[in-house]
Amino acid sequence: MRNEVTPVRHGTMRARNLAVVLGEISRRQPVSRARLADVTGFTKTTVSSLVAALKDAGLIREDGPVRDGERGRPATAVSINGDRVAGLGLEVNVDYLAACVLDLGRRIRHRHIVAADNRGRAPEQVIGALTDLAERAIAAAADQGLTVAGAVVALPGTLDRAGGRVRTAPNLGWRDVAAGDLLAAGLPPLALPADQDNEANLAALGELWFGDGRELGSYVHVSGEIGVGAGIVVDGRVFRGAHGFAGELGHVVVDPAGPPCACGGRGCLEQVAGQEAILRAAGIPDVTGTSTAGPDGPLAALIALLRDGDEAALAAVRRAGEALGQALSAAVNLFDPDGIVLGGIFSALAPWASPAVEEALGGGTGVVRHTPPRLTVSRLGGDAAALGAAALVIERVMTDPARLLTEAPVRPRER
Amino acid sequence: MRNEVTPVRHGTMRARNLAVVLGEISRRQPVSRARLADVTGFTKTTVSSLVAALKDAGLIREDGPVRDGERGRPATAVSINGDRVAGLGLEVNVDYLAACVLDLGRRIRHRHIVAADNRGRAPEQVIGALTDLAERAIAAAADQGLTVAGAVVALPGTLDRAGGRVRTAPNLGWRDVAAGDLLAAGLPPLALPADQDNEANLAALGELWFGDGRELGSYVHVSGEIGVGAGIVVDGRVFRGAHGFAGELGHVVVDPAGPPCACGGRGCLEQVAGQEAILRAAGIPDVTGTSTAGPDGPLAALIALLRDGDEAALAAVRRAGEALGQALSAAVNLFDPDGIVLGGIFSALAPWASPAVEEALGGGTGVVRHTPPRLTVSRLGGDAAALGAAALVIERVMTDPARLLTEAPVRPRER
DNA sequence: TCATTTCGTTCAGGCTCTGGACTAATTAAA
DNA sequence: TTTAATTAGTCCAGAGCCTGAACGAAATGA
Repeated sequence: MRNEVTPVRHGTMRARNLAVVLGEISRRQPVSRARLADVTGFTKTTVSSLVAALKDAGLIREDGPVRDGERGRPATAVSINGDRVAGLGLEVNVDYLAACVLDLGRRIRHRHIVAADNRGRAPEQVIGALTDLAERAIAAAADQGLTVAGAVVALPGTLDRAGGRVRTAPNLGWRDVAAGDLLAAGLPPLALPADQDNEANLAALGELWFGDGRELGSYVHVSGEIGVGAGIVVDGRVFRGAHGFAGELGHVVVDPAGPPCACGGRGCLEQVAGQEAILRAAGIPDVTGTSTAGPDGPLAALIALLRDGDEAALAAVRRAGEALGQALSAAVNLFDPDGIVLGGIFSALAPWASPAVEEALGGGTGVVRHTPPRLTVSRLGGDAAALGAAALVIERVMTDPARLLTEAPVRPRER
Repeated sequence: MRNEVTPVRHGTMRARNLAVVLGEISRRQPVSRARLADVTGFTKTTVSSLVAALKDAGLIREDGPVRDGERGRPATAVSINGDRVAGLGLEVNVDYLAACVLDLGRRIRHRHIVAADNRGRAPEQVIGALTDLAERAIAAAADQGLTVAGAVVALPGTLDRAGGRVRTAPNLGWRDVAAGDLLAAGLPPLALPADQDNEANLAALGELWFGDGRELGSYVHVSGEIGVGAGIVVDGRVFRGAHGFAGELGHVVVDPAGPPCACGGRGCLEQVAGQEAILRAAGIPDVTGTSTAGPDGPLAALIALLRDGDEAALAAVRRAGEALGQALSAAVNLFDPDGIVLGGIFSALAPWASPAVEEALGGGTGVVRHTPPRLTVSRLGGDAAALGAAALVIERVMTDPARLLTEAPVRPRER
């Protein structure tokens, strides 16, 4: 039982309260100090002091005085300053690299995707190319007067986040790679340490910030690419499970009598709804090695077939949708989300797949819910995970702004 | 996005730090103040002050001086005082009521189960009987010098925990019942407000405190009774999902072509592995209304058949195990737990069901894990949820001991 | 013009943690 | 036996941060 209850000192108190005020400013901007005092329960004195510290750090900006038609002295509103601090999101995927810069006001300031076949390339090489992308992004941010406070990399594999290592990324052919360190070595030092996270989790976070997730709060984001993964967001937070490997939707069993899977099971979802399985069932030749996402890739070919009404392709996608719906119904019963968001290849296949998904979901959604969860299709591009990665940086700044104003917070204890 | 970041004042700081010290005492008892200072990072001064407050509240006790053979002045150790504060756990189930008293040292001081057919009885009547049980438990606690700090009720249904109401408890025939209020009205005022929680969640918590959960940390606890539910514990905490309805294992689809279910789906786990489905498949006559748990109940009859090697019974239970294993493999892939604990009726059926469960689990456990999660069988009795309910009270005292020493903490703010 | 209202700052005060000094109690060495 | 060293716990001044009342500032309305 690891009941993480950490000591609180004055510094911790201050840090949390800075986050409280910054959060309320973000939620209600433009907002006066008086209103902040009202909303947080702090005294006006305290709010003024906290606001001053945030302003000194460049995180917020003081707008001119505003009158609401009320009487009394007009307030001077403060709001988030989007022109100083930014977060860098990076993504390594099988057939592309992506970078994006997000400012504190949640505006995307830079976005860059480069096609690259990363299958089997040496990790050092891939991270080297990513570092170039990152440097260009930092330069682009600097041109706009922005300082990049931190970076997060999205990786398609299972990670040891605490140790900062990629354990396995089967589709890249990686095994035990210290991706974070490699990246950090190539970048200028940032205020926050470089971090890494699973591509599925970050794509879900991207959806939370820039897609349908904003209205949902709790949802399961399906990020099917080569494998089928899911990012689970509960009440606005990414749910990672005990070891950070939650959401392995691809290996949920949808047919116990189905074909064996590399994972040791039988009839895993990935065997039916994974990209390769769909392509195979649709009769599209195996083209491992070519970029799947491009206009000449097999995915485009599949969509062309679907548009033409090709029977085999339609059946393959319908079958994938059924299986996906079945696996998702398990996720719905176990997590009780407000919605499901189809991302990855499924956003492109949605017109043909989602009726089957919807049908499977509409049925077995438990006695508890009156309505099945809302099924929506992601409108984010392929770099959803890069967006989410940048969002994670900004989220960190928002939840612990103190790290940007102190030099070295004391973090004692050794067990 | 509800990023619950609450203001911290001096009082909050103190309260959290009391919890920090109390937690470390619980983990390392008996332990000296000096060691506590070391472990928490507080100064000796602060530790002494916090320890004094906890001692005043009667939560900890000062043992005599201890020498470890080291040199220097011997320390005076402190440890949890199990003789002052206790938690009351209550449980309403279909065919019994239960109460139990747990002291702060996690010792069970009182345990009482009463058979009662609660199906269709008026909620007021049931809660009235439960109140009697609670009063007797409080008296038993008082006889041992214990003060009951709070009570939690386990209920078999879906709850609105914030509003303190039972939304539906299908097996009891309840709908929109303010069980907590009814109970609180009949009890003497307690330091902590009476609370309620789902039976599956609390049974899982009971397993965490008194069963195999102690070593696991993260696990899925199956609590099959009439329905099939699951309590999910992630890193020592009960995972409730966004609305508190997580873990509806019974309506995970295990056979899309299976029989329709009351929930609107088809082939839900409950249709195969629910108690009634198993009994029916085993050829045991429907005996709704009689107590299932008793020695004359249908469950005992089923077990007798299994012992005799009855083919139909064995097949029914094997089939239930397969289906349960399939549903659990979905849970394993989605939550990545360290283990699975079979509780409820499945703990009694485990000798016959668990091979099939194990087989289904051994296969589809994802690429991530090297080994399938450990499958264990609960050794707790039928009142696991009552134990968990009492544990929840103690957990609350441990995580916020300040509530037992202040009269009315100021909790401002109105949005 | 003046009372009223609301905003934000100032300043004294209180709560809680910090850190060094000090006393207490024991072991190891002289 | 005495003395030095070591460790435990308390005392007290001090610092960080929030509180609360008082106050000046800037508007509206009579």
